[in-house]
Amino acid sequence: MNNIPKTYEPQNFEKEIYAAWERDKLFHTTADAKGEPYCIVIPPPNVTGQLHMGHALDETLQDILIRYHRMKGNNTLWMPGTDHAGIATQAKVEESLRAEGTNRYELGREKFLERVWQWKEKFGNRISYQLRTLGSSCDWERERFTMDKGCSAAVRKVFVTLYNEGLIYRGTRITNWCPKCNTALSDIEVEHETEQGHLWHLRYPFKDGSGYIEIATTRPETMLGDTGVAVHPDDERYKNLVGKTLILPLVNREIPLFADSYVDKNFGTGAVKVTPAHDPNDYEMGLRHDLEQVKVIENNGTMSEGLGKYSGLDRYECRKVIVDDLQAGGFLVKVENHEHAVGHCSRCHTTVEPLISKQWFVKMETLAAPAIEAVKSGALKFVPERFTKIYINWLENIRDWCISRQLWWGHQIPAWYCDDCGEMIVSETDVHECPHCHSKNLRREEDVLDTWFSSALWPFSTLGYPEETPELKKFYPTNVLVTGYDIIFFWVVRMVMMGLKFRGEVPFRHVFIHGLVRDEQGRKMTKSLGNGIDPVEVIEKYGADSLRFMLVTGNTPGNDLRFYWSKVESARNFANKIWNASRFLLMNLEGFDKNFKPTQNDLELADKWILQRLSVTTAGVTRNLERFELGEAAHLLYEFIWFNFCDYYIELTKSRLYGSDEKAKATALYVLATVLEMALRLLHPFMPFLTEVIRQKLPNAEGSIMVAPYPTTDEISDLATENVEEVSNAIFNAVRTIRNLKSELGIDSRKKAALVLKVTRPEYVEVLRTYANYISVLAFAEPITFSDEKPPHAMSGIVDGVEIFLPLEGLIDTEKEIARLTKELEKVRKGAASTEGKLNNERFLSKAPAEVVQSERDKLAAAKEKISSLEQRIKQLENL
RNA sequence: GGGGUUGUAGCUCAGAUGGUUAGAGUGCCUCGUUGACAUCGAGGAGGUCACAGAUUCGAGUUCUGUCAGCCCCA
Repeated sequence: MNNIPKTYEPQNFEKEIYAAWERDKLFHTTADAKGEPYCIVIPPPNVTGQLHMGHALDETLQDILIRYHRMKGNNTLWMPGTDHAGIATQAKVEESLRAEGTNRYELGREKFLERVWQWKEKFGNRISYQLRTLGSSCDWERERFTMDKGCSAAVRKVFVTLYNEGLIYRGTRITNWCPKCNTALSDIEVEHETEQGHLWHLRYPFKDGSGYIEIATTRPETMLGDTGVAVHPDDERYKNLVGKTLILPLVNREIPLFADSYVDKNFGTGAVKVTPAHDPNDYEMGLRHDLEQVKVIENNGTMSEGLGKYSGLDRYECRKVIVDDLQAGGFLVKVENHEHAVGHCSRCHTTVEPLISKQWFVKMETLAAPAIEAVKSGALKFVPERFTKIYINWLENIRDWCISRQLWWGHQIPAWYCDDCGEMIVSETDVHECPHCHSKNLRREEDVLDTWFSSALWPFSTLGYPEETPELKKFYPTNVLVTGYDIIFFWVVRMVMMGLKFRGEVPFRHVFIHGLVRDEQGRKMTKSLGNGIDPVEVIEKYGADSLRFMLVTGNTPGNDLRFYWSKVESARNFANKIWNASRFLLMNLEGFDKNFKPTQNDLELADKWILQRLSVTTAGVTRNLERFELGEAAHLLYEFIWFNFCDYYIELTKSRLYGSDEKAKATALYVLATVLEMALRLLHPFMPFLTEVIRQKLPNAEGSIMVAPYPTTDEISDLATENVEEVSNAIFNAVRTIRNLKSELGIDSRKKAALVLKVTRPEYVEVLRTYANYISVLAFAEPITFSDEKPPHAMSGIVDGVEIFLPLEGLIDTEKEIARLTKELEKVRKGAASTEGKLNNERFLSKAPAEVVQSERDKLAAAKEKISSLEQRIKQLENL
């Protein structure tokens, strides 16, 4: 007897199985392998990061798609890799330096970078190993890193090309600056949050002594940099004051009062101070009206030199002092509470300071247009579709992308400045001599590129670009990108733009968007809340298959999901169920003949039923996989395996397995093994380990399940020909009714009870007599007798085509039974009335499709049959 | 301010193209140790599908509005 442990213990086999897959190179493919190419590039996790629930979800979805397509026969490549994550990684290393009492400036750029590389070697790739525990079937031999040689070459080539085409430029602009990270940020790296602040009303006097104008501001400290005051051109209150000169309090600078339609008449007093150097809108106004830009706040967030007592103060300290001084000078009118949006660094949450500095930008408009078109033409599709709108809307309002970062860890911008003639050289290869004046006094640009710049090239840089490799030709465009909605702007959009620009084609045909994994209370899992759950811990306790199944069920594309331990447990229980169903088969394999295959005639009703259910399930699972409804696909498998296969089919094979009819036994074993094996293959993308370990023990399977074909209905079409659903349901309905009656009578569900059946539908007579044992087995009903008489002292139940009687002399309270049946009768009558109503409606008859009308007719007929049975039965009992 | 999204059982969520008496998981109640499984089996309670209109023979599903929550953008 072939036996396996009684409970599912994933810890016993997951690691081993993964190692075997990797050893046998089952994850690996080549460009010349056969099959239609199917490729996914992994959203590269931070190289020094570790696995969190978000990754677990992202990887699980990808692995399901990948494994499905691999089994389907595609030439399937899942391209893995990691991201250098500029700011995050640099911050970690700087932190460790701080602990040693030093910093990056003391170390110097070169030494610092050595340290980061060391750090990367030490902690890097931990995440790659963690991904393995999840079962991710990535082609690890091809693993890439955004700062490896190939990716760096791609970055250089793209940068230089864009620069030469005028799509990258260097310019002095107002940009978001994080005083803590000490670098410029792009617009989307700024998170706006509503904060409770104040609105200070200030008076700025006119130069000619004709009084004051009252302005309102949320940032009084920036007044030191004011170079104008603006009102709306249509504002009657100020119309005849426009053009006058004001004296800036505390500073005594002369500034103009001008009109600009940007100003909101209804905000504050309708007059705003204008600080072009520290506010993006003021900056624009400043350009329109040729205002001076006076920088009063430095990169580190303190007030600039030359501002007297204010110099060197932190910007918020300075705010207090300025307000005090304004009050003392009689310039402060009032302070109101005011809610407003404040920008924070998405990395460190420090309040962002808009500053004017020299940065590098990518011109977005010309790149955005094809990216919009790609979606509109259908070359690129979002799943779910609603993200299309978000994507288009963002692209249509796009602004230039600030790509320079004042960091050291990253791709250093390939630009050199000649100290002698001032020439700037942008070059793919390092430059040692000025091509203009031949000077050797060259300085390389110190800034590095935004991390997302290299990520934007990921779908083609990992496939070999700038080389025209066979992989690039074969697998680009990739098929689908799987990622969270939170990085659509950061990453997806930019990959599309770069892909279209440099490959002439979208980088992927589908973008499959998922939501966030939240905690039980629906909160985001964050470090600061400490509510994160470590997937590795979950895997150690319940197995990767359980975690995967939990993550994928009960969820639809694009929606957030909550993590519940109870859901993991439920997935584990499902795994245990499969484990034990398989155990059952393995325990009964004695005499299994590999070469035996039953014919249609050998099959019992149950065999036909389960094969047909399997066929329907196979079609449903496949259809849902194709449309990215992975949760729905998983759910179908759950229902089939548990409710159909385990709850019913296995029970119905037992008499044959334990009986002496060898042919019947062989047939049952054949169907059991066939159905289980095929179900395992259907389930494999979702629960790779369990399905592999079980299938290897089955006598009717060979090789790894990973590379076995994904099931199609064709496989069983020769046996699953007959539709036995209706008669099967009649039996199962009878079973449920009997169980129900027994329970109402307080009879132990496993205690056998005698039963009388009256078959009222002629076409069921024979089949019910043949398969009466199904009812015995499933409902613990024995003996079963067939009769046209209705035993008087009995509980009764009525289903389509069959009347069921539990004769229990002495146990039956006739009055109660009449009441119960009357209640049932009322219910059926009510249903019949509503059906009749429909059928009496001529508009329904004329407009509804024929099959709907027919099904209503059938329904009514069945109800009438039931009503008549119930009425007769009640009358019979009343006459006792 | 603009856009998106959610509202279905105590809780978490499914319900393609409108068509039986709206489902699952979990929780709860009752019962059950006889040969796959107590990580289980049988039965049960529990929903005016947020609200109001409209379209339709027919609406949880489509449309409009209202209310409430969440998210993104400005």
